[in-house]
Amino acid sequence: MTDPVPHRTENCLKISQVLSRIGDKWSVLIIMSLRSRTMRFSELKRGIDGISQRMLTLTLRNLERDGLVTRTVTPSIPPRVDYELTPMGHSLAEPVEALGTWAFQHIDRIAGAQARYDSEEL
Amino acid sequence: MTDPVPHRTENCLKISQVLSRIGDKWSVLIIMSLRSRTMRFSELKRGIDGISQRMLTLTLRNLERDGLVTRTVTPSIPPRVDYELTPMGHSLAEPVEALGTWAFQHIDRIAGAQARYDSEEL
DNA sequence: CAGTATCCGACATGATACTG
DNA sequence: CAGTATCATGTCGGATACTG
Repeated sequence: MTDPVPHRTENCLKISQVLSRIGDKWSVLIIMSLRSRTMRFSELKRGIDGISQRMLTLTLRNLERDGLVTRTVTPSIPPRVDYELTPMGHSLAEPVEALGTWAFQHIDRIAGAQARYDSEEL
Repeated sequence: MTDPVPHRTENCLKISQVLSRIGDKWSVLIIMSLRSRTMRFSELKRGIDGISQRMLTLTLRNLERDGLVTRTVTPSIPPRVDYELTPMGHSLAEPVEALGTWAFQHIDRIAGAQARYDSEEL
């Protein structure tokens, strides 16, 4: 793998800021949902299990602020708002997906390790 | 990129659990620190800027519980405890690094987007 | 439909002090 | 050295009600 970025503290700090954003509970789910196509607010809400209206709004605003998502308002009645990944958002989706694939492949092993750990400690 | 894992809600939930762990403020820094070599508790503490003793302990415990890190105690005076990435920990480090590389490459663009967003809204 | 506003409790985290 | 214990605080996020 290419490793052009040494893990100096300075770099890691910046990186962890970005990871904090995408690492929060909902950002990744939203990004993954928008990967295939533009979606409306209500579609996202229905598609992402358990997200509250408040958190969907806040997370979308943050993603928009970061330039990862565009928000397009169509003034009609009822109003319509579409969210779409920017090119940068799409490029982020790739390494996120890689991480997701890893997570999926190792979930069982992790669960096993946790069970073992929990059983031998108390 | 291979995409063997469809982003079904079920999978995404599992994935987001893992992302929550590695997405927290310190786990990634620890994993990256341990990538090159085994380190003692105090070495990690010195190497990771701003981490408190408490959070280092807690995060290491979680990583150990997940099977990502091993903890080796050498009963001596003073005591010595070494932390090391497991093979699974090393395999996680790869996609994390990819994400880190992405973050590093896009940090400026993100900062710019934020500045623009903040200036036009108030 | 797509939000905003408010309240409130749970948890995460830092600071500090103490220990084998 | 490598923790543990306790306390204080601040943020996150859910529930609920209201609005253009």
